[in-house]
Amino acid sequence: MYKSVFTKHIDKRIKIVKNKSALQTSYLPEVLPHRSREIDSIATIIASAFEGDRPSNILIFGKTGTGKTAVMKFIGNELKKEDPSGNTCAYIYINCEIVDTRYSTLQNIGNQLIMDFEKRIPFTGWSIDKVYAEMKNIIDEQNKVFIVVLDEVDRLVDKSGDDVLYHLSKINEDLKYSKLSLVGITNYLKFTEFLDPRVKSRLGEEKILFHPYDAQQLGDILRARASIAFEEGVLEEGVIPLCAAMSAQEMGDARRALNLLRVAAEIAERSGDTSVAEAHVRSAKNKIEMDTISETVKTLTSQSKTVLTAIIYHSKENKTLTTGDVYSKYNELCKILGIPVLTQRRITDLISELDMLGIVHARVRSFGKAGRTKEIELSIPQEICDMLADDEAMKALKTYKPPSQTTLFK
DNA sequence: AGGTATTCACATGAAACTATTCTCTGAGTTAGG
DNA sequence: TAACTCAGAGAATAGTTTCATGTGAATACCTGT
Repeated sequence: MYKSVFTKHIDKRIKIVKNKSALQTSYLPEVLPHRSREIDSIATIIASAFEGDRPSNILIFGKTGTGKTAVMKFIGNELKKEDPSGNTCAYIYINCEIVDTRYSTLQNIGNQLIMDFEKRIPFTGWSIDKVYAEMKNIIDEQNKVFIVVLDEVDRLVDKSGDDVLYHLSKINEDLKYSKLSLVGITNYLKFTEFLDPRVKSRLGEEKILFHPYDAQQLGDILRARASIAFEEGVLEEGVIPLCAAMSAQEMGDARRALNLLRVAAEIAERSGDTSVAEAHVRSAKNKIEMDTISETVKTLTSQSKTVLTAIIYHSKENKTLTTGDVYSKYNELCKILGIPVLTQRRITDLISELDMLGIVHARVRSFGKAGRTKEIELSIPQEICDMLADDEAMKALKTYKPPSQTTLFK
């Protein structure tokens, strides 16, 4: 019998995860631990939709991984349970991270309500006014209360301004039969500061703040998910508390906590262990950190990569590294790579960006008569440096041989 | 000794320039009446 | 004639350069003791 390359891995693998999807961030559990208060307060506001009134607009604040989206999706499901035929109330969810232009937002709302494929609003071609008018007609025709959830509204405002919000929050004045209320979700606490005052007051009729989970609450969430995801007794004693504690330190992000647990389980599975131990969690944390760094490094522009390479070259000799050092090395590298050389002004900014990303550590220091400059240190592990050396953009450096004595470093 | 002036090597800011992408408009095209 | 397409104008945006000004502290230079 033919065996594929996977066979031996599959056979060997001891399954300790029975339902992986429960650990995925997209998974929506049936109960949301520690969020009943938030759910309740949203529900009381939205409940008026069933009496035919327009619920107040709601603005939900909270850091990432505090369950904002999960709660709203949960509410969406509950709405459908309460009103299975969908005659009195409709729930529309829009993720503004994906749908982030004025046009696409309106188009998306409209199209979620049109069943007939032929009549759909095309994704290009119409003027915004026309899309708005069409969407308004569709909404009014259906004669019900619409709950429009705009997830990550800050993205929408960032990219396209608050026009859409202005129109959407004012749409009720134009509607004869239907009613529409908005639920904005944002993780930016100062979001409203940048809004047009009219939008601000309309949108923020009700405000709800989601606090980060503490270690204990994270533990409860993890336990709930773990009981679905894992076989009995697969997790060792301290695993969940450790995951919870680690994630609580990082702003109480439930998403990360789940991620950590999932990766730990994967590591355990791959190394053929029958249970998940604390050591697995630790290496999972390490792996996740590594992955995010390597991801950010990979997605840098080739200019930034060149600057970073210049820093790496220099950091091999351990004297303090200044902007001037980096710039001269950078100049050299640009010539070898055949890419345009940017000014020093720009390079200082690029170095600051690398600093913000946590790839290097730069601080401004005065060396007296030797001037005032940035002191730059590399803060990524060697493996990442090696990875960068293999990068497509840096390939020319590998084959490059300096024309004899040009070795700047001894 | 104590004070202040100088000096270095950039940092930091603002404005201007450029290239690219997004939006909108209006002319041309199409299809239906 | 209304609806639709699509090219090109114009606006918005991101990335960069140019120009101007600012900065912290070691060091040089005074000044009066």
